[in-house]
Formats: sequence, structure tokens, C-alpha cells
Amino acid sequence: MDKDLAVFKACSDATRLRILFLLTERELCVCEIMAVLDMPQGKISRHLAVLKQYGLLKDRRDGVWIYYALATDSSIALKYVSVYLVSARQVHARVQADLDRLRGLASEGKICVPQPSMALLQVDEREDPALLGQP
Amino acid sequence: MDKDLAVFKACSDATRLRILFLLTERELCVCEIMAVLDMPQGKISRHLAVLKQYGLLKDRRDGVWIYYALATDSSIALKYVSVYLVSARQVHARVQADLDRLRGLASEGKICVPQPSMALLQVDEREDPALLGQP
DNA sequence: TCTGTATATTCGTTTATCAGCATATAGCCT
DNA sequence: AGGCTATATGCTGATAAACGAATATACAGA
Repeated sequence: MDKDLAVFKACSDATRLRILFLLTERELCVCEIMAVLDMPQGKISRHLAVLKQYGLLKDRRDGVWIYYALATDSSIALKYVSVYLVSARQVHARVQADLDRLRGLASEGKICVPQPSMALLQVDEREDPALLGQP
Repeated sequence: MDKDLAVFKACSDATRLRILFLLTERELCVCEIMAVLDMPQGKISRHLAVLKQYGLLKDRRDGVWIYYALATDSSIALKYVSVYLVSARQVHARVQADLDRLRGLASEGKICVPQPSMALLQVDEREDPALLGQP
């Protein structure tokens, strides 16, 4: 029962719940979550640590980035919470707004994306012909 | 989303979660929950107030007793939590122990029961012929 | 090896939560 | 009305959780 209790504790914070909803879309790195929720890095990082400690998330490192994703099968409660997340994300306006923002920022390349790294994107921008002639 | 958040907050305490599991059996009055969990009255009452305030419980008064029961349809999260409760109650040893204790105490008439009131049971006991001849 | 970026973690402070204890309210019964 | 029982509620101290700001770590690239 303690594991289930941990799941509910993990979900009982607004920021963490928003993060969980975001992660129903796909795995995300910290800077993506920061950008979408517009919150300081330390805050996001700490909440992710809590979610991971309580068994709701797993993480994987890819170079400098650390991607977080929803875990499964760590407890009975988590199974039901997972189903809740994918059902309720259609319903809540704020969640919709967060997801829209995530897609928007991603399509504009304003946040790091899994394969072409942010560093490369910045190099591309610096080498953009449109910018070369400017003082 | 705030209502869902409230549901998770309500579930993020061990005592409250045990109360919720007990209420999957049937509606219960405060003294029954006190007896099963062996906790002081003020503590139980306050947790019930929290659960009610967060929309997880409804109550009804019957004379001196106030019966609490699981609410439904107050939020999306509550729907999933309800399903979780009836599924997980088979699994967790502590919940099983609580439910066994509830049934035990109830069948022995040691806690108040819905129809024959506790006062009546005590009168019956005083009038028990087996006790009359004792000094 | 040095620099810059992404992420984690520490520190101090503020705020929320929980417990025990005592007291208040409300309904039955005589 | 007065006493008894069930339940609710204030109060206070202890503990935990959340935050901002600053610092530490870890990796990539020159």
C-alpha cells in the first residue's frame, strides 16, 4: 500500500501533475518542460526527482540531455493513474494549453529536440545567410 | 484540473487511504472507523472532513450517528480512484486486515450497527439472563 | 584543458500538513 | 431541563513540503 500512497503523493502537486500530463505526449527533457511550463530549472528538476523517487518516471541520458518518461507497472495505483492521465488530458483546458504550447515550441525548434541537438540548431542559426550581412 | 488535484491530495495520506478502502465495503459511521483503525475520534473526524471537503465523501445523519460513504462523479480523477479502490482492496494485506477487523467487530456487535442502535444492544446485554445471577 | 550548456543539489526560508489535547455542538433519553 | 453519547472544531507544537537563489556536477566541443 505504501507504493500506492507514494503515487498519490506524487500526484498531489499542481506542477507535478502538469508534468505528468505533458509526459503522456512523449518523453521530454528538462529544458523542454521548463520551456513549456515557464518555470525555473531548479524547480522542474526537483519535481522530476520526486516523481522518479516515487516510481512514476524513468529517465535516460542522451549526451547532455536527460529524458524523462512515464514509468509503468511500479504499483497498482500507477496503472490507474496512467489510464486517468490519457483520459483526462482531452478534458482539462490547462492541459490542452500546455500540450499545444509544447507542440508549438517544438515545431518552431525553440526547444531541444531528440535527434538534431540544440547545439547544431544554434550553429545553423549562426550560419543562416539571412543573418550574415547584419552589423 | 483543480478538482482532480484535490482528489490526489485527499488520497495522499495513509489514514485517509485506509478510510477510503473501508468505505468500499459499505457506508460507515465515525465510531465504526475509529474502532477499526483504533485511532482517536478527533483524528478520524478531521480526516473525514478533509475527504468530504475534497469531494470524495458524502455524509448523512441518522440520529446521533453520521454515516459517510464514497461519493461518485465529483471529478474525473475520483472515477478512476474509485475503480482503483475496489481493485486494490483484494491485494493489499493491510486493507484485508482492516476489512476483516471491520466484519469481526460488526458481527460481535461491538460497534454501532445501522439498524439496531448501540443503545439497544447495551440494554439487551444488561438484560441477558446469563448475567442476572452474578454478584 | 578550457568553455559553455544541461541538469542536479544544497541552503535557508516560508508555508502547509498532521497530531494530540481540549472544548464545543447536536441529538437521544429520562 | 439535564445527562449521556457521537461528532465536530479550535488551538498549538512538530514535521514535512515547496520555493528562490546559489552552487555543484556532468557532458560536449574547440
